[in-house]
Amino acid sequence: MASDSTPIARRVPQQQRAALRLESILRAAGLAIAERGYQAATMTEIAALAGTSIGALYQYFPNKEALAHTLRTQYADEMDARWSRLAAEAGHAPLAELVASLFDLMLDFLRTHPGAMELINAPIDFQRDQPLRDRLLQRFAQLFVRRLPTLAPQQAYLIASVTLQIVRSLNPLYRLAGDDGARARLVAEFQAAVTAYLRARLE
Amino acid sequence: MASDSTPIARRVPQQQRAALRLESILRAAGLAIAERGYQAATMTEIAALAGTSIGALYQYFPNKEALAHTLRTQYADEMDARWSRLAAEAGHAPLAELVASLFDLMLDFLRTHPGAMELINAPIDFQRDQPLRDRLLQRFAQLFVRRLPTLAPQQAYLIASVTLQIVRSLNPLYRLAGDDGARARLVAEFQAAVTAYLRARLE
DNA sequence: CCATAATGTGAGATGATCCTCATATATTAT
DNA sequence: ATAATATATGAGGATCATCTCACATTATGG
Repeated sequence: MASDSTPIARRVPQQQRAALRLESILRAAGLAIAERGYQAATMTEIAALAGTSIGALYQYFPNKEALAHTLRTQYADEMDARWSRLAAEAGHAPLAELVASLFDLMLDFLRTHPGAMELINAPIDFQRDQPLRDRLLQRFAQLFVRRLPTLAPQQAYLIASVTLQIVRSLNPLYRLAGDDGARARLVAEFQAAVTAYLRARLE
Repeated sequence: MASDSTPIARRVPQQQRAALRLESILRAAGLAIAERGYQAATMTEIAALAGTSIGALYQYFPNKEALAHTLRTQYADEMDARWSRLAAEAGHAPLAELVASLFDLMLDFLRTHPGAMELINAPIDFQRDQPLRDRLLQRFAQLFVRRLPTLAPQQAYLIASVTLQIVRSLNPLYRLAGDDGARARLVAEFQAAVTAYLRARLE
């Protein structure tokens, strides 16, 4: 289920080189945003990273915000696909295992999509992207209901919000942690926290 | 224990009107940053909010970053004072009660210091402010050790990091929540999560 | 009351960023 | 080969933000 893309793109690629350019622009934007944040990342910088000219960016996006929005949508779609897979595979696994896969998924996603965290927090387009957030939350909520059928849908949604928020909040600390050992301990501790919470709610 | 203020201030107020101006500048900066974020808040805007001229800002701060740093330090000092009080009063209360006071403290602090959350996340001065963060974490860690003396200091510090991060992560959701009822439910759910985690670790 | 110090002002210098557009190049169709 | 279409370029216009500085105003001490 991909998000319907409102016509924010200026020119739709017809040739392969254009498609490639578009891809590299989005990839470069992800890198730039990861490195310096949405606001500080400049269009000139993104163009340079993509190995192209500023003009090219504006062939495909009317402005910086539209570029960010497209990237966000793309990330959300891929995140949703991954989560969907995880729900199918580990949905009925023991709680601790489910929580571990969840953290694995997030950490791997952020490794391969460096700008995702910054983008989520970027002060743009908030209303418009609400459905993207909701989609993920609903998936979580459904999973919880499947595990504990007596759970009211609203309650499940609330638990999903809190769970996801805690999982996300690992990230800033993860980045600060010095060596890999410290990171591993941090992740384990967050997993313990989420597991304790969900045990209290679902068991 | 106030943080030693490195000489970032340009002019040190000698007269009362200057002290008042300085205060109103800091207050205005807090408001502007709360409203639009650190990067988007402009010096001109802050001056207008403070009812003064741009020049005045630069009498007291060499640049925008120094202004933000001073504000940050001020917030950290006050947060530390409040937490210190809480540790003395509720340090040995039942866990659920301690957690509740902790959330109360944070929510009240952010109500009275609207820019605090944005400032913490602002991409400035990271190294320099590390001691401020550590001070709070150490207080937490000490409290945990007092409750469970067998706890290793490093472990206590880790638990403190995770606890504080979860408490902080309530905030973005809290702001989004529509009515007061939703907010109350959200807070209760976060409290339940932290309580479950700490119960697993401290009891 | 006057001299000196402290404080306040805001037009504008400087520089950065977003975005446009006329022009150039590459690809495809005839 | 040539025309028509798609794509790429980057200098420069428009705007906006930070920060300076020469000058104006207010307070204080003798």
